[in-house]
Amino acid sequence: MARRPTLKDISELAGVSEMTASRVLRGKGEASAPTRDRVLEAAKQVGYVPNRIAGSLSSKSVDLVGVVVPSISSFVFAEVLTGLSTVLKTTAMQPVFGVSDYDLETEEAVIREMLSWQPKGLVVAGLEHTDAARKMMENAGIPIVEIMDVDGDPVDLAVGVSHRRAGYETGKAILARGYKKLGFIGTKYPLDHRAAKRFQGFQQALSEAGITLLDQELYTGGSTLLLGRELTEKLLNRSPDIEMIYYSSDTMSCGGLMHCVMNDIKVPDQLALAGFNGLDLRHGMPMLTATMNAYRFEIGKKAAQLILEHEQPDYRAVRQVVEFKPDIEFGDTL
Amino acid sequence: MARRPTLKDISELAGVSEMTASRVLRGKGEASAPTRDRVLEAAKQVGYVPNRIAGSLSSKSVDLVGVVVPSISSFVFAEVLTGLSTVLKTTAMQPVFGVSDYDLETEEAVIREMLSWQPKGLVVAGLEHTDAARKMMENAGIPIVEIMDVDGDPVDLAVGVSHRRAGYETGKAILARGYKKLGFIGTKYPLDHRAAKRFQGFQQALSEAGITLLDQELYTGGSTLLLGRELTEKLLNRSPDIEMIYYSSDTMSCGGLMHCVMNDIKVPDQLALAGFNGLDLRHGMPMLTATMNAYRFEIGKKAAQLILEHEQPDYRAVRQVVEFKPDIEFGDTL
DNA sequence: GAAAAACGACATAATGTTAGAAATTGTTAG
DNA sequence: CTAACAATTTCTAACATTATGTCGTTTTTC
Repeated sequence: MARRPTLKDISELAGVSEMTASRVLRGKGEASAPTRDRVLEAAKQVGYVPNRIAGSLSSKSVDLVGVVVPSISSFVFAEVLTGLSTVLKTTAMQPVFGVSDYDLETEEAVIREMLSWQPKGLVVAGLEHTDAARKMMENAGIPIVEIMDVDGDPVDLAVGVSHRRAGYETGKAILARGYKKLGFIGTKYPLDHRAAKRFQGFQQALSEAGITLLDQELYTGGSTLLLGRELTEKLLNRSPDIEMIYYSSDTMSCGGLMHCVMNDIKVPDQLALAGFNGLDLRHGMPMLTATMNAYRFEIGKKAAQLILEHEQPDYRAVRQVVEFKPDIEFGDTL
Repeated sequence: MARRPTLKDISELAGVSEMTASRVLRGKGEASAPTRDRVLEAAKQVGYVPNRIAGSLSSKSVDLVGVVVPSISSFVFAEVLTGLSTVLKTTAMQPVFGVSDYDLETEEAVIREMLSWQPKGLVVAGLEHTDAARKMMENAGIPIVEIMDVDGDPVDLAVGVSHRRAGYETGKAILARGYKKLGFIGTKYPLDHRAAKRFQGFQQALSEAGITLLDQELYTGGSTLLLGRELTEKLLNRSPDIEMIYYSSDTMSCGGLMHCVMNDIKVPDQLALAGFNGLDLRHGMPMLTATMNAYRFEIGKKAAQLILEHEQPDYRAVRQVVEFKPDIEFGDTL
């Protein structure tokens, strides 16, 4: 048996029409008990696996939700995907993941690929896209949910936090605690727009208080504990006066904490630390680092719910924004 | 324009047949320059996105590779997926991910769903599946790659490490260093077969040396730093004699290290630690914990390569096993 | 200058399934 | 025994695309 069995094989084996076999196997419509049994028996016997491609073409509907994220090896997006899966697995929908590698051209290609499967909805990280990608999404006729960020102009639906506000409020909280000699460690990814927005907000809080950043370290690529340790050391060597460091990620601030633990730097007395994301990792550390929850899991869930709510044949963009407003969690390091 | 534009719309707009439009857009076959331009112009004008469903049905080929893993929120699988993506993105293939949540029934459903899209290949974590899932994969007529594990009987291709051997060799190395009072901290996931195999191998090494495990702590659910800290404390309180703890995951052993750092337990003199996976996280810690690399990234890459190599119309299982043989990395904690 | 080859575009058929309409069968009441 | 009705099954026509073969034209070759 080289060829995969089709409905036709089953219908011949069971002595019914293809249509009847199709209906029995999908559990749609009525079928007499003996017919049903014969069809199911035949399907089992030949090991039938339905051809969803043909089915989708015929019924003009696909139970897929496309999801495009910059990376899967980062906790941040892994948790968003988990949130999405949690909701979708209670329905017939299936998520299909694509990875853009923080590159807008790649993202455009992935979005095109996704849309070519005619999904019921599309979830995309961020608000920044190529013009072509944006146009495709506008014309897709399905709910588009841009996640993680709300600082910008969404194509349709958006769920996320304001990173500008997050940076701003963290800055205010830090200043309110009296810290004046501040350092920053963050990505210079030209395309990690969210980290950039946090930094902008942070800077704004500082400039409103008439304070300028003492020093900063920028890096490209992923955040790791080791990098956090190393850059903290570098920054402190160069600017020993720094009282407080704001990191664009918890992974980095935990790395900074490691540096302090290893070098007997008293936290927060000698050096205070704050990060972003609300990563679980923090809870294993000797001290709980200050952070702001990015609501990753909730964003994933909400995005899935929005798609389910809005899913309908002739969909038109509704332009609704769901904003989560994170509070700063001081932990033990501020 | 409610309806999505189709080839027909383009062909009418450009004044050619659908077939010509199709060939121009796919870049297959010859077309005169003016014809090509008109078609491309028309496609751009209406914002044409090809319907991959119809295309796949017609051409009987889909450029998808199905990937089924137990979890995406774990670094272990995230890195495998990254390896897969790295290779696939150099081709026209696209990975489609499914998550089984460490449940074989769920896995069966996900595999059926995957196969119903007629992918070019399927990558599945582990060698343990329901009978039905196994049968489906045997009959799929596409390369099936079971990854991570090689201790068992693969359906077709397999890429991974021997977890039994990993546990065994770690055990031998620990004993060779003279440790006798040993503890174990690992999952009791009934379905984390790989962790169970490591433990079996570890136990075998011990029993060959006539040594019995002094004490152990088992847990369910994911591994976290905090849990590693807590269970280490619990184990040490109950059995203060323990000289060395073997953890089923690096995340947990790093948590154990955190406990030691916080309680001034000298590592490795008072307590030695070893884990598994070769996680990057280890490098940020105050000491480098002992581990064994699980070749996650390499496994992902190799799995993708195997699929690409074996992809052909009338595929029959070749039953080939690729085993990576990890060496123990002693780090500073053994 | 004629035959052969290459080119460009098209028409037809096929892919496996499902929606919707039509047909068949069975059942019940009169 | 038949009409009416419901239950079950079948038939027909999509669905949007691509493979294949064909048919005029043009270009090349001898």
